[in-house]
Amino acid sequence: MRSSELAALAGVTVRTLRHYHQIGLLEEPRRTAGGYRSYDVGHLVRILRITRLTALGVPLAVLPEVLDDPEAAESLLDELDQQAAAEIERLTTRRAVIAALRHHRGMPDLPPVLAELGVDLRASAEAVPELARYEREQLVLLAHVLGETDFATVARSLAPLMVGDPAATELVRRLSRVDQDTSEAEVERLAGDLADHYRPLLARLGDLPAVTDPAQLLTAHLQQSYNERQQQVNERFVELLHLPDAVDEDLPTD
Amino acid sequence: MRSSELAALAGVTVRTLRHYHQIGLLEEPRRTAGGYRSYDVGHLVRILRITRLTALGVPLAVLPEVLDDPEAAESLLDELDQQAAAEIERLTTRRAVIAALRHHRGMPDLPPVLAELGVDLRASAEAVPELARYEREQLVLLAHVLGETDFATVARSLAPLMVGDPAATELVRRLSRVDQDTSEAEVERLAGDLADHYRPLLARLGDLPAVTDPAQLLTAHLQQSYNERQQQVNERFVELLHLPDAVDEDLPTD
DNA sequence: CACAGACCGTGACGTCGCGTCAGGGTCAAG
DNA sequence: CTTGACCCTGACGCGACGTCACGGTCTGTG
Repeated sequence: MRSSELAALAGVTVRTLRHYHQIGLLEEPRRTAGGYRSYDVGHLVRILRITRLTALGVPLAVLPEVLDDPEAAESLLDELDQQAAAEIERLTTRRAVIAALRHHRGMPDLPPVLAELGVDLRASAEAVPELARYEREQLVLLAHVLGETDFATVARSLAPLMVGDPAATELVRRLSRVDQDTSEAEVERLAGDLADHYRPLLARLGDLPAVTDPAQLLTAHLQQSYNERQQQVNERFVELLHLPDAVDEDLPTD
Repeated sequence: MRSSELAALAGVTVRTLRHYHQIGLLEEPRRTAGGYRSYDVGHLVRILRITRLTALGVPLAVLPEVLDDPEAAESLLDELDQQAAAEIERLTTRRAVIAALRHHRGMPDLPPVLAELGVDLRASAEAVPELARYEREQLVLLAHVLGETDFATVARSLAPLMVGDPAATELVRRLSRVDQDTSEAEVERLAGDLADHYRPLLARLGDLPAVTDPAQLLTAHLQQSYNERQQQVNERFVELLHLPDAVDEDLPTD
Protein backbone atom coordinates (compact mmCIF):
# COMPACT_ATOMS: atom_id res chain seq x y z
CA MET A 1 0.00 0.00 0.00
CA ARG A 2 1.02 3.57 -0.64
CA SER A 3 0.71 6.07 2.15
CA SER A 4 -2.49 7.61 0.87
CA GLU A 5 -4.13 4.21 0.54
CA LEU A 6 -3.19 3.27 4.05
CA ALA A 7 -4.31 6.62 5.37
CA ALA A 8 -7.67 6.27 3.64
CA LEU A 9 -8.12 2.75 4.95
CA ALA A 10 -7.23 3.72 8.48
CA GLY A 11 -9.20 6.93 8.42
CA VAL A 12 -6.26 9.19 9.17
CA THR A 13 -4.26 11.65 7.11
CA VAL A 14 -0.92 11.01 5.46
CA ARG A 15 0.54 13.68 7.71
CA THR A 16 -0.55 11.66 10.71
CA LEU A 17 1.35 8.64 9.41
CA ARG A 18 4.44 10.76 8.99
CA HIS A 19 4.03 12.08 12.50
CA TYR A 20 3.79 8.58 13.93
CA HIS A 21 6.96 7.68 12.08
CA GLN A 22 8.73 10.73 13.45
CA ILE A 23 7.93 9.94 17.07
CA GLY A 24 8.77 6.29 16.57
CA LEU A 25 5.24 5.05 17.10
CA LEU A 26 4.98 3.42 13.71
CA GLU A 27 7.73 1.36 12.14
CA GLU A 28 9.11 2.61 8.84
CA PRO A 29 7.98 0.24 6.05
CA ARG A 30 10.00 -0.94 3.09
CA ARG A 31 10.51 1.52 0.28
CA THR A 32 9.96 1.16 -3.44
CA ALA A 33 12.81 1.88 -5.84
CA GLY A 34 11.61 5.46 -6.08
CA GLY A 35 11.65 5.92 -2.36
CA TYR A 36 7.92 5.55 -1.78
CA ARG A 37 6.83 3.90 1.43
CA SER A 38 5.19 0.53 0.92
CA TYR A 39 2.96 -0.49 3.82
CA ASP A 40 1.33 -3.80 4.69
CA VAL A 41 -1.59 -4.86 6.85
CA GLY A 42 0.60 -4.99 9.91
CA HIS A 43 0.92 -1.25 9.70
CA LEU A 44 -2.80 -0.89 9.30
CA VAL A 45 -3.40 -2.91 12.44
CA ARG A 46 -0.89 -0.85 14.33
CA ILE A 47 -2.56 2.39 13.33
CA LEU A 48 -5.98 1.08 14.19
CA ARG A 49 -4.78 0.12 17.64
CA ILE A 50 -3.29 3.57 18.04
CA THR A 51 -6.38 5.44 16.93
CA ARG A 52 -8.63 3.32 19.14
CA LEU A 53 -6.56 4.39 22.12
CA THR A 54 -6.15 8.03 21.19
CA ALA A 55 -9.93 8.15 20.82
CA LEU A 56 -10.02 7.36 24.53
CA GLY A 57 -7.78 10.30 25.24
CA VAL A 58 -4.48 8.45 25.55
CA PRO A 59 -1.57 10.76 24.66
CA LEU A 60 0.70 9.47 21.89
CA ALA A 61 3.69 9.62 24.23
CA VAL A 62 2.38 6.93 26.57
CA LEU A 63 1.12 4.62 23.82
CA PRO A 64 4.33 2.56 23.59
CA GLU A 65 3.89 1.56 27.21
CA VAL A 66 0.21 0.69 27.18
CA LEU A 67 0.11 -1.04 23.81
CA ASP A 68 1.98 -3.98 25.24
CA ASP A 69 1.53 -3.70 28.98
CA PRO A 70 -1.88 -4.82 30.27
CA GLU A 71 -1.23 -3.52 33.77
CA ALA A 72 -0.29 -0.07 32.57
CA ALA A 73 -3.41 -0.09 30.42
CA GLU A 74 -5.53 -0.93 33.46
CA SER A 75 -4.47 1.99 35.56
CA LEU A 76 -4.54 4.25 32.54
CA LEU A 77 -8.24 3.64 32.08
CA ASP A 78 -8.92 4.85 35.62
CA GLU A 79 -6.98 7.98 34.98
CA LEU A 80 -8.64 8.68 31.64
CA ASP A 81 -12.04 8.16 33.12
CA GLN A 82 -11.39 10.61 35.92
CA GLN A 83 -10.04 13.16 33.48
CA ALA A 84 -13.09 12.82 31.29
CA ALA A 85 -15.41 13.11 34.27
CA ALA A 86 -13.66 16.25 35.50
CA GLU A 87 -13.76 17.78 32.05
CA ILE A 88 -17.45 17.00 31.69
CA GLU A 89 -18.16 18.72 34.97
CA ARG A 90 -16.26 21.83 33.94
CA LEU A 91 -18.12 21.99 30.66
CA THR A 92 -21.45 21.44 32.35
CA THR A 93 -21.03 24.33 34.76
CA ARG A 94 -19.76 26.37 31.84
CA ARG A 95 -22.98 25.71 30.00
CA ALA A 96 -24.99 26.73 33.06
CA VAL A 97 -23.10 30.02 33.19
CA ILE A 98 -23.66 30.61 29.49
CA ALA A 99 -27.37 29.97 29.91
CA ALA A 100 -27.52 32.54 32.72
CA LEU A 101 -25.52 35.06 30.72
CA ARG A 102 -28.09 34.99 27.93
CA HIS A 103 -30.28 37.22 30.11
CA HIS A 104 -28.02 40.24 30.13
CA ARG A 105 -27.48 40.03 26.45
CA GLY A 106 -24.34 41.23 24.81
CA MET A 107 -22.50 41.51 28.13
CA PRO A 108 -21.06 38.08 28.79
CA ASP A 109 -18.41 39.44 31.12
CA LEU A 110 -20.97 40.35 33.76
CA PRO A 111 -21.38 38.02 36.73
CA PRO A 112 -24.13 35.54 35.82
CA VAL A 113 -25.92 35.94 39.16
CA LEU A 114 -27.08 39.38 38.08
CA ALA A 115 -29.22 37.77 35.43
CA GLU A 116 -31.47 36.03 37.92
CA LEU A 117 -31.82 39.27 39.86
CA GLY A 118 -33.23 40.94 36.79
CA VAL A 119 -30.48 43.53 36.65
CA ASP A 120 -30.48 44.94 33.16
CA LEU A 121 -27.58 47.13 32.20
CA ARG A 122 -28.87 47.76 28.73
CA ALA A 123 -31.31 50.42 29.90
CA SER A 124 -28.65 52.60 31.48
CA ALA A 125 -26.23 51.71 28.69
CA GLU A 126 -28.54 53.43 26.26
CA ALA A 127 -29.13 56.36 28.58
CA VAL A 128 -25.54 57.02 29.63
CA PRO A 129 -23.17 54.77 27.72
CA GLU A 130 -19.84 55.74 29.20
CA LEU A 131 -21.03 55.53 32.77
CA ALA A 132 -22.80 52.27 32.16
CA ARG A 133 -19.45 50.96 31.06
CA TYR A 134 -18.02 52.16 34.33
CA GLU A 135 -20.74 50.48 36.35
CA ARG A 136 -20.12 47.33 34.40
CA GLU A 137 -16.49 47.43 35.36
CA GLN A 138 -17.33 48.11 38.99
CA LEU A 139 -19.53 45.03 39.03
CA VAL A 140 -16.77 42.91 37.52
CA LEU A 141 -14.31 44.19 40.12
CA LEU A 142 -16.72 43.67 42.95
CA ALA A 143 -17.58 40.16 41.86
CA HIS A 144 -13.90 39.33 41.74
CA VAL A 145 -12.81 40.77 45.07
CA LEU A 146 -15.77 39.27 46.89
CA GLY A 147 -15.85 35.98 45.05
CA GLU A 148 -18.95 34.85 43.20
CA THR A 149 -20.67 33.55 46.34
CA ASP A 150 -20.30 36.65 48.50
CA PHE A 151 -21.03 38.78 45.50
CA ALA A 152 -24.26 36.90 45.02
CA THR A 153 -25.23 37.63 48.63
CA VAL A 154 -24.48 41.31 48.31
CA ALA A 155 -26.08 41.58 44.91
CA ARG A 156 -29.26 39.91 46.08
CA SER A 157 -29.91 42.51 48.75
CA LEU A 158 -28.59 45.44 46.82
CA ALA A 159 -29.88 44.84 43.35
CA PRO A 160 -32.32 47.77 43.67
CA LEU A 161 -29.43 50.14 44.26
CA MET A 162 -27.64 49.04 41.19
CA VAL A 163 -27.68 50.11 37.66
CA GLY A 164 -30.85 48.54 36.45
CA ASP A 165 -32.67 50.55 39.10
CA PRO A 166 -34.32 53.77 37.85
CA ALA A 167 -33.16 55.81 40.87
CA ALA A 168 -29.58 54.68 40.34
CA THR A 169 -29.83 55.37 36.64
CA GLU A 170 -31.08 58.86 37.37
CA LEU A 171 -28.15 59.52 39.68
CA VAL A 172 -25.76 58.29 37.06
CA ARG A 173 -27.41 60.46 34.49
CA ARG A 174 -27.02 63.52 36.73
CA LEU A 175 -23.39 62.65 37.26
CA SER A 176 -22.85 62.33 33.55
CA ARG A 177 -24.00 65.90 33.06
CA VAL A 178 -21.52 67.35 35.53
CA ASP A 179 -18.82 69.59 34.01
CA GLN A 180 -17.00 72.87 34.67
CA ASP A 181 -20.20 74.89 34.53
CA THR A 182 -21.92 72.87 37.21
CA SER A 183 -22.58 74.85 40.38
CA GLU A 184 -20.96 74.01 43.69
CA ALA A 185 -24.42 73.58 45.11
CA GLU A 186 -25.29 70.90 42.57
CA VAL A 187 -21.96 69.16 43.23
CA GLU A 188 -22.77 69.05 46.90
CA ARG A 189 -26.33 67.91 46.34
CA LEU A 190 -25.36 65.15 43.94
CA ALA A 191 -22.59 63.87 46.20
CA GLY A 192 -25.09 63.73 49.04
CA ASP A 193 -27.68 61.90 46.97
CA LEU A 194 -25.07 59.43 45.77
CA ALA A 195 -23.90 58.89 49.32
CA ASP A 196 -27.45 58.33 50.54
CA HIS A 197 -28.16 55.91 47.77
CA TYR A 198 -25.00 53.86 47.96
CA ARG A 199 -24.31 53.97 51.71
CA PRO A 200 -26.13 50.67 52.30
CA LEU A 201 -24.03 48.97 49.64
CA LEU A 202 -20.74 50.18 51.01
CA ALA A 203 -21.84 49.41 54.56
CA ARG A 204 -22.61 45.92 53.43
CA LEU A 205 -19.15 45.64 51.94
CA GLY A 206 -17.69 46.45 55.33
CA ASP A 207 -19.40 43.39 56.80
CA LEU A 208 -17.66 41.11 54.39
CA PRO A 209 -14.12 39.83 54.70
CA ALA A 210 -11.93 42.36 52.95
CA VAL A 211 -9.91 40.56 50.34
CA THR A 212 -7.40 43.18 49.24
CA ASP A 213 -9.26 46.13 50.54
CA PRO A 214 -12.02 46.04 47.95
CA ALA A 215 -13.13 49.57 48.76
CA GLN A 216 -9.73 50.84 47.75
CA LEU A 217 -9.85 49.09 44.43
CA LEU A 218 -13.31 50.35 43.76
CA THR A 219 -12.56 53.93 44.68
CA ALA A 220 -9.35 53.81 42.70
CA HIS A 221 -11.30 52.67 39.69
CA LEU A 222 -13.87 55.35 40.37
CA GLN A 223 -11.22 58.04 40.37
CA GLN A 224 -10.06 57.06 36.93
CA SER A 225 -13.35 57.14 35.13
CA TYR A 226 -14.44 60.75 35.48
CA ASN A 227 -13.65 64.27 34.42
CA GLU A 228 -12.25 66.73 36.98
CA ARG A 229 -15.54 68.06 38.09
CA GLN A 230 -17.07 64.62 38.32
CA GLN A 231 -14.17 63.59 40.47
CA GLN A 232 -14.97 66.45 42.76
CA VAL A 233 -18.43 64.98 43.19
CA ASN A 234 -16.88 61.65 43.93
CA GLU A 235 -14.50 63.07 46.48
CA ARG A 236 -17.36 64.58 48.41
CA PHE A 237 -19.31 61.36 47.94
CA VAL A 238 -16.44 59.37 49.39
CA GLU A 239 -15.99 61.81 52.25
CA LEU A 240 -19.65 61.52 53.07
CA LEU A 241 -19.31 57.76 53.20
CA HIS A 242 -16.16 57.97 55.34
CA LEU A 243 -14.29 55.76 52.94
CA PRO A 244 -10.52 55.99 52.68
CA ASP A 245 -10.15 58.79 50.15
CA ALA A 246 -6.64 58.04 49.07
CA VAL A 247 -5.45 54.88 47.44
CA ASP A 248 -2.19 53.03 47.27
CA GLU A 249 0.47 55.33 45.91
CA ASP A 250 1.33 52.86 43.21
CA LEU A 251 -2.11 53.46 41.78
CA PRO A 252 -1.80 56.47 39.52
CA THR A 253 -4.55 59.05 39.47
CA ASP A 254 -3.92 59.98 35.86
CA MET B 1 1.04 48.07 40.89
CA ARG B 2 3.92 45.88 39.82
CA SER B 3 3.26 42.96 37.53
CA SER B 4 3.36 40.36 40.29
CA GLU B 5 0.87 42.31 42.38
CA LEU B 6 -1.52 42.65 39.51
CA ALA B 7 -1.10 39.02 38.60
CA ALA B 8 -1.85 37.96 42.18
CA LEU B 9 -4.90 40.23 42.36
CA ALA B 10 -6.26 38.99 39.08
CA GLY B 11 -5.45 35.37 39.75
CA VAL B 12 -3.22 34.89 36.74
CA THR B 13 0.53 34.52 36.26
CA VAL B 14 2.95 37.23 35.27
CA ARG B 15 3.67 35.27 32.13
CA THR B 16 0.01 35.52 31.22
CA LEU B 17 0.16 39.30 31.49
CA ARG B 18 3.15 39.35 29.21
CA HIS B 19 1.34 37.13 26.75
CA TYR B 20 -1.67 39.46 26.68
CA HIS B 21 0.67 42.35 26.01
CA GLN B 22 2.33 40.48 23.19
CA ILE B 23 -0.90 39.74 21.36
CA GLY B 24 -2.17 43.26 21.95
CA LEU B 25 -4.98 42.23 24.26
CA LEU B 26 -3.75 44.31 27.17
CA GLU B 27 -2.48 47.86 26.85
CA GLU B 28 1.12 48.45 27.93
CA PRO B 29 1.10 50.49 31.14
CA ARG B 30 3.45 53.31 32.08
CA ARG B 31 6.93 52.32 33.14
CA THR B 32 8.99 53.27 36.16
CA ALA B 33 12.40 54.83 35.72
CA GLY B 34 13.91 51.38 35.90
CA GLY B 35 11.69 50.03 33.19
CA TYR B 36 9.23 48.22 35.43
CA ARG B 37 5.62 48.14 34.31
CA SER B 38 3.29 50.11 36.55
CA TYR B 39 -0.32 49.00 36.30
CA ASP B 40 -3.55 50.60 37.54
CA VAL B 41 -7.05 49.33 38.27
CA GLY B 42 -8.05 49.80 34.67
CA HIS B 43 -5.71 47.00 33.77
CA LEU B 44 -7.11 44.84 36.51
CA VAL B 45 -10.62 45.31 35.18
CA ARG B 46 -9.46 44.50 31.69
CA ILE B 47 -7.86 41.26 32.81
CA LEU B 48 -10.89 40.27 34.83
CA ARG B 49 -13.10 40.78 31.82
CA ILE B 50 -10.72 38.69 29.77
CA THR B 51 -10.53 35.82 32.22
CA ARG B 52 -14.29 35.76 32.68
CA LEU B 53 -14.65 35.23 28.96
CA THR B 54 -11.83 32.74 28.51
CA ALA B 55 -13.43 30.71 31.29
CA LEU B 56 -16.38 30.38 28.93
CA GLY B 57 -14.11 28.98 26.25
CA VAL B 58 -13.64 32.16 24.22
CA PRO B 59 -10.31 32.04 22.34
CA LEU B 60 -8.02 34.98 23.02
CA ALA B 61 -7.97 35.87 19.34
CA VAL B 62 -11.65 36.76 19.20
CA LEU B 63 -11.74 38.66 22.50
CA PRO B 64 -11.06 42.08 20.95
CA GLU B 65 -14.26 41.76 18.93
CA VAL B 66 -16.58 40.51 21.62
CA LEU B 67 -15.34 42.72 24.46
CA ASP B 68 -16.95 45.74 22.84
CA ASP B 69 -19.49 44.32 20.48
CA PRO B 70 -22.72 43.11 22.13
CA GLU B 71 -23.99 41.50 18.94
CA ALA B 72 -20.84 39.51 18.38
CA ALA B 73 -21.03 38.42 22.02
CA GLU B 74 -24.58 37.21 21.51
CA SER B 75 -23.84 34.90 18.63
CA LEU B 76 -20.64 33.81 20.30
CA LEU B 77 -22.56 32.43 23.27
CA ASP B 78 -24.59 30.22 20.97
CA GLU B 79 -21.47 28.88 19.37
CA LEU B 80 -19.71 28.27 22.67
CA ASP B 81 -22.70 26.48 24.07
CA GLN B 82 -22.91 24.19 21.09
CA GLN B 83 -19.21 23.46 21.28
CA ALA B 84 -19.47 22.65 24.96
CA ALA B 85 -22.49 20.43 24.38
CA ALA B 86 -20.72 18.56 21.58
CA GLU B 87 -17.62 18.10 23.70
CA ILE B 88 -19.66 16.83 26.63
CA GLU B 89 -21.28 14.30 24.38
CA ARG B 90 -17.93 13.06 23.07
CA LEU B 91 -16.60 12.73 26.57
CA THR B 92 -19.71 10.97 27.77
CA THR B 93 -19.55 8.30 25.08
CA ARG B 94 -15.85 8.04 25.75
CA ARG B 95 -16.61 7.25 29.37
CA ALA B 96 -19.13 4.64 28.31
CA VAL B 97 -16.50 2.98 26.12
CA ILE B 98 -13.97 3.06 28.94
CA ALA B 99 -16.48 1.47 31.28
CA ALA B 100 -17.08 -1.33 28.77
CA LEU B 101 -13.37 -1.82 28.17
CA ARG B 102 -12.84 -2.52 31.85
CA HIS B 103 -14.22 -6.01 31.23
CA HIS B 104 -11.49 -7.21 28.91
CA ARG B 105 -8.85 -5.93 31.18
CA GLY B 106 -5.50 -4.80 29.91
CA MET B 107 -6.68 -4.77 26.30
CA PRO B 108 -8.21 -1.37 25.77
CA ASP B 109 -7.73 -1.54 22.01
CA LEU B 110 -10.34 -4.26 21.63
CA PRO B 111 -13.80 -3.26 20.44
CA PRO B 112 -15.90 -2.56 23.55
CA VAL B 113 -18.86 -4.57 22.32
CA LEU B 114 -16.89 -7.75 22.94
CA ALA B 115 -17.03 -7.02 26.63
CA GLU B 116 -20.79 -7.40 26.86
CA LEU B 117 -20.57 -10.63 24.88
CA GLY B 118 -18.32 -12.08 27.51
CA VAL B 119 -15.45 -12.64 25.12
CA ASP B 120 -12.33 -12.99 27.19
CA LEU B 121 -9.04 -12.96 25.34
CA ARG B 122 -7.01 -13.38 28.49
CA ALA B 123 -7.66 -17.11 28.59
CA SER B 124 -6.20 -17.79 25.19
CA ALA B 125 -3.56 -15.14 25.74
CA GLU B 126 -2.19 -17.26 28.55
CA ALA B 127 -2.53 -20.47 26.55
CA VAL B 128 -1.07 -19.28 23.25
CA PRO B 129 0.28 -15.75 23.61
CA GLU B 130 1.49 -15.02 20.09
CA LEU B 131 -1.64 -16.31 18.43
CA ALA B 132 -3.86 -14.50 20.87
CA ARG B 133 -2.11 -11.37 19.73
CA TYR B 134 -2.95 -12.28 16.19
CA GLU B 135 -6.61 -12.87 17.02
CA ARG B 136 -6.66 -9.57 18.79
CA GLU B 137 -5.41 -7.86 15.68
CA GLN B 138 -7.93 -9.66 13.52
CA LEU B 139 -10.71 -8.40 15.76
CA VAL B 140 -9.41 -4.86 15.53
CA LEU B 141 -9.26 -5.11 11.75
CA LEU B 142 -12.69 -6.64 11.50
CA ALA B 143 -14.23 -4.01 13.76
CA HIS B 144 -12.71 -1.31 11.62
CA VAL B 145 -13.67 -2.59 8.19
CA LEU B 146 -17.20 -3.38 9.28
CA GLY B 147 -17.75 -0.38 11.49
CA GLU B 148 -18.64 -0.76 15.14
CA THR B 149 -22.33 -1.33 14.43
CA ASP B 150 -21.97 -4.08 11.86
CA PHE B 151 -19.19 -5.56 13.88
CA ALA B 152 -21.49 -5.70 16.88
CA THR B 153 -24.06 -7.58 14.81
CA VAL B 154 -21.53 -10.07 13.55
CA ALA B 155 -19.89 -10.44 16.91
CA ARG B 156 -23.16 -11.07 18.65
CA SER B 157 -23.95 -14.08 16.53
CA LEU B 158 -20.41 -15.34 16.22
CA ALA B 159 -19.06 -14.81 19.70
CA PRO B 160 -18.99 -18.57 20.31
CA LEU B 161 -16.65 -19.02 17.36
CA MET B 162 -14.23 -16.51 18.62
CA VAL B 163 -11.29 -16.61 20.81
CA GLY B 164 -12.91 -16.83 24.19
CA ASP B 165 -14.57 -20.02 22.99
CA PRO B 166 -12.84 -23.27 24.08
CA ALA B 167 -13.22 -24.90 20.67
CA ALA B 168 -11.63 -21.92 18.96
CA THR B 169 -8.89 -21.80 21.55
CA GLU B 170 -8.18 -25.46 20.93
CA LEU B 171 -7.90 -24.88 17.18
CA VAL B 172 -5.58 -22.00 17.79
CA ARG B 173 -3.51 -24.11 20.13
CA ARG B 174 -3.22 -26.83 17.48
CA LEU B 175 -2.19 -24.26 14.90
CA SER B 176 0.44 -22.89 17.25
CA ARG B 177 2.10 -26.29 17.43
CA VAL B 178 2.44 -26.62 13.67
CA ASP B 179 6.00 -26.59 12.36
CA GLN B 180 8.25 -28.37 9.80
CA ASP B 181 7.77 -31.72 11.47
CA THR B 182 4.00 -31.63 11.27
CA SER B 183 2.56 -34.23 8.93
CA GLU B 184 0.69 -33.37 5.76
CA ALA B 185 -2.26 -35.22 7.15
CA GLU B 186 -2.42 -33.03 10.22
CA VAL B 187 -2.09 -29.94 8.06
CA GLU B 188 -5.04 -31.05 6.02
CA ARG B 189 -7.06 -32.01 9.05
CA LEU B 190 -6.42 -28.77 10.86
CA ALA B 191 -7.22 -26.68 7.80
CA GLY B 192 -10.47 -28.54 7.49
CA ASP B 193 -11.34 -28.09 11.13
CA LEU B 194 -10.54 -24.41 10.90
CA ALA B 195 -12.64 -24.06 7.78
CA ASP B 196 -15.56 -25.85 9.42
CA HIS B 197 -15.30 -23.69 12.48
CA TYR B 198 -14.93 -20.35 10.77
CA ARG B 199 -17.06 -20.88 7.66
CA PRO B 200 -20.14 -19.35 9.31
CA LEU B 201 -18.15 -16.24 10.22
CA LEU B 202 -16.79 -15.71 6.76
CA ALA B 203 -20.14 -16.47 5.18
CA ARG B 204 -21.62 -13.85 7.42
CA LEU B 205 -19.02 -11.41 6.25
CA GLY B 206 -20.17 -11.97 2.68
CA ASP B 207 -23.66 -10.80 3.59
CA LEU B 208 -22.36 -7.49 4.76
CA PRO B 209 -21.44 -4.55 2.57
CA ALA B 210 -17.80 -5.03 1.66
CA VAL B 211 -15.94 -1.92 2.65
CA THR B 212 -12.54 -2.41 1.07
CA ASP B 213 -12.80 -6.10 0.60
CA PRO B 214 -12.49 -7.00 4.26
CA ALA B 215 -11.71 -10.61 3.50
CA GLN B 216 -8.62 -9.54 1.61
CA LEU B 217 -7.37 -7.49 4.49
CA LEU B 218 -8.01 -10.28 6.91
CA THR B 219 -6.32 -12.93 4.82
CA ALA B 220 -3.43 -10.63 4.11
CA HIS B 221 -2.96 -10.14 7.81
CA LEU B 222 -3.29 -13.85 8.34
CA GLN B 223 -0.53 -14.55 5.86
CA GLN B 224 1.89 -12.39 7.75
CA SER B 225 1.49 -13.83 11.20
CA TYR B 226 2.61 -17.40 10.77
CA ASN B 227 5.57 -19.58 10.06
CA GLU B 228 5.81 -21.34 6.69
CA ARG B 229 4.10 -24.48 7.75
CA GLN B 230 1.35 -22.59 9.52
CA GLN B 231 0.80 -20.61 6.37
CA GLN B 232 0.34 -23.83 4.54
CA VAL B 233 -2.49 -24.64 6.93
CA ASN B 234 -3.96 -21.28 6.25
CA GLU B 235 -3.74 -21.65 2.52
CA ARG B 236 -5.70 -24.84 2.66
CA PHE B 237 -8.07 -23.22 5.13
CA VAL B 238 -8.65 -20.34 2.76
CA GLU B 239 -9.09 -22.66 -0.20
CA LEU B 240 -11.66 -24.61 1.70
CA LEU B 241 -13.57 -21.43 2.37
CA HIS B 242 -13.29 -20.32 -1.26
CA LEU B 243 -11.86 -17.02 -0.24
CA PRO B 244 -9.60 -15.10 -2.56
CA ASP B 245 -6.25 -16.62 -1.74
CA ALA B 246 -4.10 -13.87 -3.16
CA VAL B 247 -4.05 -10.30 -2.01
CA ASP B 248 -3.24 -7.02 -3.63
CA GLU B 249 0.22 -7.21 -5.09
CA ASP B 250 1.25 -4.18 -3.12
CA LEU B 251 0.79 -6.23 0.00
CA PRO B 252 4.09 -8.00 0.58
CA THR B 253 4.07 -11.62 1.61
CA ASP B 254 7.39 -11.27 3.41
C1' DC C 1 8.15 8.28 -25.94
C1' DA C 2 7.02 12.65 -24.18
C1' DC C 3 4.09 14.94 -21.22
C1' DA C 4 0.44 16.12 -17.89
C1' DG C 5 -1.42 15.45 -13.60
C1' DA C 6 -1.71 12.89 -9.52
C1' DC C 7 0.92 11.26 -5.96
C1' DC C 8 5.22 10.84 -3.04
C1' DG C 9 9.25 12.57 -0.48
C1' DT C 10 11.70 15.80 2.95
C1' DG C 11 12.15 19.89 5.54
C1' DA C 12 10.26 23.58 8.16
C1' DC C 13 7.08 26.77 10.08
C1' DG C 14 2.22 27.57 12.26
C1' DT C 15 -1.40 26.52 15.74
C1' DC C 16 -2.93 27.91 21.13
C1' DG C 17 -2.05 29.57 25.64
C1' DC C 18 0.92 29.98 28.04
C1' DG C 19 5.45 27.30 31.05
C1' DT C 20 10.09 27.52 31.60
C1' DC C 21 14.69 28.58 31.22
C1' DA C 22 18.72 31.90 30.28
C1' DG C 23 20.99 36.08 30.99
C1' DG C 24 20.83 40.34 32.73
C1' DG C 25 19.05 44.76 35.25
C1' DT C 26 16.32 47.06 39.45
C1' DC C 27 14.82 47.82 43.97
C1' DA C 28 14.41 47.92 49.18
C1' DA C 29 16.28 46.40 53.38
C1' DG C 30 20.13 45.58 56.35
C1' DC D 1 27.58 47.81 49.68
C1' DT D 2 25.61 43.68 49.47
C1' DT D 3 21.91 40.42 49.37
C1' DG D 4 17.82 38.55 47.85
C1' DA D 5 13.52 39.38 45.81
C1' DC D 6 11.67 41.09 41.96
C1' DC D 7 11.66 42.83 36.96
C1' DC D 8 12.97 42.88 32.00
C1' DT D 9 13.55 40.69 27.11
C1' DG D 10 14.20 36.87 24.11
C1' DA D 11 13.62 32.36 22.87
C1' DC D 12 12.44 27.53 23.00
C1' DG D 13 8.94 23.83 24.50
C1' DC D 14 4.44 21.45 24.46
C1' DG D 15 0.69 18.15 21.56
C1' DA D 16 -0.92 16.47 17.49
C1' DC D 17 -0.79 17.35 13.72
C1' DG D 18 -2.06 21.31 9.34
C1' DT D 19 -0.03 23.57 5.78
C1' DC D 20 3.08 25.37 2.59
C1' DA D 21 7.30 24.99 -0.46
C1' DC D 22 10.05 22.61 -3.49
C1' DG D 23 11.31 18.76 -5.91
C1' DG D 24 11.11 13.83 -7.44
C1' DT D 25 8.05 9.59 -9.05
C1' DC D 26 4.52 7.15 -11.11
C1' DT D 27 0.76 6.28 -14.49
C1' DG D 28 -2.23 6.97 -18.29
C1' DT D 29 -2.79 9.18 -22.71
C1' DG D 30 -1.58 11.21 -27.22
